[in-house]
Amino acid sequence: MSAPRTARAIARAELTRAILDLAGHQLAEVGPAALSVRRIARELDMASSAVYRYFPSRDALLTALIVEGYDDLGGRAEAADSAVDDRADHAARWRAVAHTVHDWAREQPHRYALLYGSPVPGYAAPQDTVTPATRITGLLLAIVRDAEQAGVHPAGVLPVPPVEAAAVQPVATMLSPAVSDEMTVRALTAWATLFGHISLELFGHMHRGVLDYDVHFAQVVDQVAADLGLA
Amino acid sequence: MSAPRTARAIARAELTRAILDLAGHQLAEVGPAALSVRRIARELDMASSAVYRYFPSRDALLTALIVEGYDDLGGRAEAADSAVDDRADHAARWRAVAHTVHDWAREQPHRYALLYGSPVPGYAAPQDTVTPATRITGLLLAIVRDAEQAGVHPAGVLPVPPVEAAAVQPVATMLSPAVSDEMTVRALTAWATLFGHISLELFGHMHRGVLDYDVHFAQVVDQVAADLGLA
DNA sequence: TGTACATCAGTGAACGCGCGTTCACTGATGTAC
DNA sequence: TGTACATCAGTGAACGCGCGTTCACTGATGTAC
Repeated sequence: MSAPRTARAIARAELTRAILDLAGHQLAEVGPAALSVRRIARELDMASSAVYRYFPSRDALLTALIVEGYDDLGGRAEAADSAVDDRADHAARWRAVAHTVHDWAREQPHRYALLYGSPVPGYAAPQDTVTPATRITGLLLAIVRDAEQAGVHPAGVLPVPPVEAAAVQPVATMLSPAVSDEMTVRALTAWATLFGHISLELFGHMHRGVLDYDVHFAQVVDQVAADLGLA
Repeated sequence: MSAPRTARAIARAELTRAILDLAGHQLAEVGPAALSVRRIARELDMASSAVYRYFPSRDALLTALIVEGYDDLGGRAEAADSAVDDRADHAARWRAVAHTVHDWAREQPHRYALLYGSPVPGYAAPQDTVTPATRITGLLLAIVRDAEQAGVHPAGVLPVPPVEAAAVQPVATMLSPAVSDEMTVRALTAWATLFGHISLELFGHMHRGVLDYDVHFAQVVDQVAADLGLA
């Protein structure tokens, strides 16, 4: 995205942003299924047909929101990881990333739900959303890979039979050098625990069951760090 | 639910069922946000207003679907647990329940999404859904409690500070005798891992990352059993 | 067992509303010479 | 620098569609005596 030069290009960039922002607000209010092109146009004081100069369809608008969401989350998580000075303190890096995801999800629960909640019915995510989606998972895997390179072994890990090693092979070999099968399984489990916990919390399943979400989340993140063998 | 006596009561029970079944099918096709009273009526060849003799509103219909979902899942999981002859084989019981939840979710992904996916915007779950929802969690906790009563200790568990013990107190004391704080944290983590894994799988986040969902799920379930100290 | 009355299921019209997308068109901005 | 032409943003009407809920009403079923 180079700096726009002409007045037209500037106006276009601004309106595109305004549309995306309004769409984001609508997401919070009515959910992705009820995202309305006409309502966005109304709030911008323009004809509904004008929005089609910026996004060819409602689905394209949704796609843009999803891509932006993954990128925002991924970027923030990467920044949190980078902010850990001692790169060898893998537990601290895991904690930083996990808490960043948690914070982000609580700040924009609708956005989180768009990415990690139920798929929007009738909407098929195009290829464009795949790469941004792998950003956060790649980061988690990188921390675990760094730890393993530093000699860390996961704790209490079960032996991984060949059939399972084959099943998780794409993840294990996503980075190079590759991650061991045992660590890959532990990492995938950690991934499920992290997002599972956040989803259960955000979607209301801990209501009246857990009294202090932050305290409990921190405990779970620490426990998972221990299981990964970090720190 | 006692057996209906009059013709009217029989007809009412049957139509109520038919409405719920059609609503279930619609859920699969268009999602909960687009669940349409009018369409259900159309498919039953009746006036849309007639549906209101059975459910006072669209939200009430959604509530009934949710309650039914939790009960169906809970009942199936309980049956799977009961089918394990050796009641002291807690690992087998955990595995049975976990795989039952997984199977159920894959058979009716829309139903699973209704319960564990994003909340339906504009819909506030009434009190009626709370008790059925605790059925599956209570069952998981019961297995862990039985294990602990039999002398099992969770593996590699971190010490639980008082502030965390207080945070999870409702869960720890849900059953009597109560579950230890350490085991409670492990159980909550297992819960997050189980549902997190299923959600990530069902909602498409493992696409191209994990090649054999069943093999990998089994591995994760076994790993969590080991972490819980079972087997 | 028969009758009178109350209950309930289902109708059809209506209220008021919103949606995504297309299309021919106007007028402003940008570009090539 | 000025002009001719091409590009693009935005309009407003239209197509065809669907929704939840209410209400006065008819006719069938159930109940009390």
